[in-house]
Amino acid sequence: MNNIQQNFSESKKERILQAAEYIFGRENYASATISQIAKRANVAVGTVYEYFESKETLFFSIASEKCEIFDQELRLHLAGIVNVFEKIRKYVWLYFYYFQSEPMYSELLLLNMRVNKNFRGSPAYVWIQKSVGEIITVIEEGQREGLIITDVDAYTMRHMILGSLEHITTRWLLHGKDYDLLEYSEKISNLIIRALRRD
Amino acid sequence: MNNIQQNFSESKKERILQAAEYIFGRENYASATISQIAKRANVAVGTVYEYFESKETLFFSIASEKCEIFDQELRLHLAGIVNVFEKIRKYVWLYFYYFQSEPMYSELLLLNMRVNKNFRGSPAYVWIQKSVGEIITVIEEGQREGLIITDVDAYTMRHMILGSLEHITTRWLLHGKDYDLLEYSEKISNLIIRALRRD
Amino acid sequence: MNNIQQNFSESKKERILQAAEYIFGRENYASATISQIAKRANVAVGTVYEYFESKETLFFSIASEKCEIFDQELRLHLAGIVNVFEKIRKYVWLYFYYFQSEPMYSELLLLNMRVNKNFRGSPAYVWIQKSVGEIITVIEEGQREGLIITDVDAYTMRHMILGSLEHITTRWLLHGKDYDLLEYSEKISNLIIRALRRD
Amino acid sequence: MNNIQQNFSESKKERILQAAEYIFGRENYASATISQIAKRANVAVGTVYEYFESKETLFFSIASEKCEIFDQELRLHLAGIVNVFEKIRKYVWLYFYYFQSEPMYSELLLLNMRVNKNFRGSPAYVWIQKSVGEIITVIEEGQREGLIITDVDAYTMRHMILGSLEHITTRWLLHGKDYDLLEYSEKISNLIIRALRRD
DNA sequence: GATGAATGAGCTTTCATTCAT
DNA sequence: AATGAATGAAAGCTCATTCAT
Repeated sequence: MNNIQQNFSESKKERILQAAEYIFGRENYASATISQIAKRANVAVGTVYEYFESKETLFFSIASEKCEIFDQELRLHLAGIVNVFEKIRKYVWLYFYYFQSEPMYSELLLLNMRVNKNFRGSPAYVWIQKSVGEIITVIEEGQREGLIITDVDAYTMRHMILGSLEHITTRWLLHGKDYDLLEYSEKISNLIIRALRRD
Repeated sequence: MNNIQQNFSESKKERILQAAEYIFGRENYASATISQIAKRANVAVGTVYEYFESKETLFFSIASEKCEIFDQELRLHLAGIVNVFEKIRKYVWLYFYYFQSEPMYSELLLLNMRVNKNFRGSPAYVWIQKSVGEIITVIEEGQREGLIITDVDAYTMRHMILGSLEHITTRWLLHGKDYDLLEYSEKISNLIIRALRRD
Repeated sequence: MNNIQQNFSESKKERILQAAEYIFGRENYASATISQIAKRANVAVGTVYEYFESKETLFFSIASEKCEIFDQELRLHLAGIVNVFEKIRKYVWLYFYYFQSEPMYSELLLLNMRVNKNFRGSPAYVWIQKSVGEIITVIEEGQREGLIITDVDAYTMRHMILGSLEHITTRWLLHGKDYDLLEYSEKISNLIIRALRRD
Repeated sequence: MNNIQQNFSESKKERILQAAEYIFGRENYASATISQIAKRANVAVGTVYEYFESKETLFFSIASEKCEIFDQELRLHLAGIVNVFEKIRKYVWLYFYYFQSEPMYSELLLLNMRVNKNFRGSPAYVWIQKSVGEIITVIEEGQREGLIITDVDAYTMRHMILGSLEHITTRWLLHGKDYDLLEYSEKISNLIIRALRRD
């Protein structure tokens, strides 16, 4: 019975998180309201505060889950690929694929969360750092193998890669998500690889 | 006497703009208040509304001026350079240089304005499009000269360039602006050029 | 327990309505403030908005209740009276009696509400139309019975009747309500009946 | 030259009054603004305050002029008529005619001014009392001649007459002035005369 | 007399958060 | 644990009025 209650509670927490993802994505941090979220989650306003300390805590909690999933999927998708450039292609593809399949979350993360000065220091940030860190690993591997140039450091390379992906995805969001994000996957991978590959 | 008054008024408008740049940069669109801005500009709340229709108008007005200046400087800096890659290097350098010298404005533009859904359609956006359009011109010139590859379109290239610059600058902002942004200029230019150059 | 809460809430709503009646009557729509009303009702400003959508909604809500009561009382008072002219006398008497016993509401309705261009279309207006419509019924009845002249239409007659009552009541309000409104009841009824009666 | 200046000033005052009549009639006391009036009068905001102490003073000044005109016209129109009932018919007709030909002023007087608690005590009120007093004179004359009943006092009769006229005109205003007010002139006169005439 | 930029008190409305039940 | 009525601080914006020119 304790278990059942636990599950009950967890599903309520889950419902709140999902409602929050939807509402924060549709509106933005400032214009979204707790009562909108509570209504969508079919709980009372006060209940939201049983599970989350404040509006901001709730806001940052959303990303945590999604980032963890992304990180896990990333590992699975990269697993078994040997060639660094194939790994990079895969990374790019998964980034676009994931954001396109979670448009509300994309909106939330790229337009609202990243910009919030308190975001760093939130638990979600740790997960993001993990998946982002993965690229460094891949790049340094490529450098050790002699496939990737070494006169530019891996961190600058990562900035270029992430910057490109973010920019394209943000643009897609602001243009109303009315085209296929994956169209960019191959083209931008080609450019990135050209930039990194040792001649 | 008319002139003096004119100047007086202009300086008041100017003071409001500068106060707004500071406050909007420090806070964000939602949490900044008109009365904070008015206080900093040493004017009454109502005076802000003498010069700007609304909070949003004021918000977007700031960028307009800065973007115009950037666009003008860009033209001057590119003038006389013949080689496309040198032009790209210059663009990158100016981008970092300008944002580093206008940290409040950077904060405002990259963290707050770009993300605002009404930004597109504001007068500032037109200027941004102009300076951003300049890159396309440069790239296509390089493609016509046979120096830049043609199997990826100029627009995707632009996304990569701007994305890289934005990402690095945003990171710099979020890290408290405690290092020299220009350090990235050469490294990121090298990467970009490697990506675009025809072998 | 649910019931008690319900009652509690209703009494709070009631308190707000009464406070609003008082304040709107004393001031006028524009100069009355929500915070005055809240203070008088012993609730927080926000609480007013829990029960009423807006200042205007609250404003019009007051009349609705009162008009419904008047309409109901009117029916009761007219019931059982056979002679049309007695009915008209009763109508006149009730009008003065009701407004005199609800001076704040009179002030509100005759000086503020009637004049508001959005009043037509508010729920209160429907009730007013109902009680006002009652006169037409009475007059037409009298015409059918051959007691009331037919060379002037019932609507013009109604205008005369209501106009007289409104004018006298309005004057009473503006003169500080310092005399007995009912003194006019018989005199004005006599005049009205003289005007309508077939010789 | 003093004269010219005087005329200049007077015409400016006149322009402000006319603009005020228009604006106060279109909006209402609360929503009309001094700057709207100033703009329409082609003067600066401050100039309005050169001629009128405050918004309210200006508001009440409008009626004064119009009421004086009405009073003068009333005298002219009644002059030469011998029969009291013809005088009453003339009064009714002029009332409707005047208000229909000055719709802005009607709006102002009946919907806004009459309702303002400070109106009594304004100079306009004195003029209104004068023209309104004229009816009393007519009625008492009729009573002395034995044409009008004496068992109801002249003041109550006046209330009936003015109430009818006001009610019909107010209704006309609130219905968008989309029918001919003068249609009521004969019908309502007939009713009034039936009410007053000694058999 | 004439101007109109500047003022700032004051308004309605919103909403995160609390807490008695 | 769950509720949702109540709170009240705080925001954007307006506009009658003033006053230096």
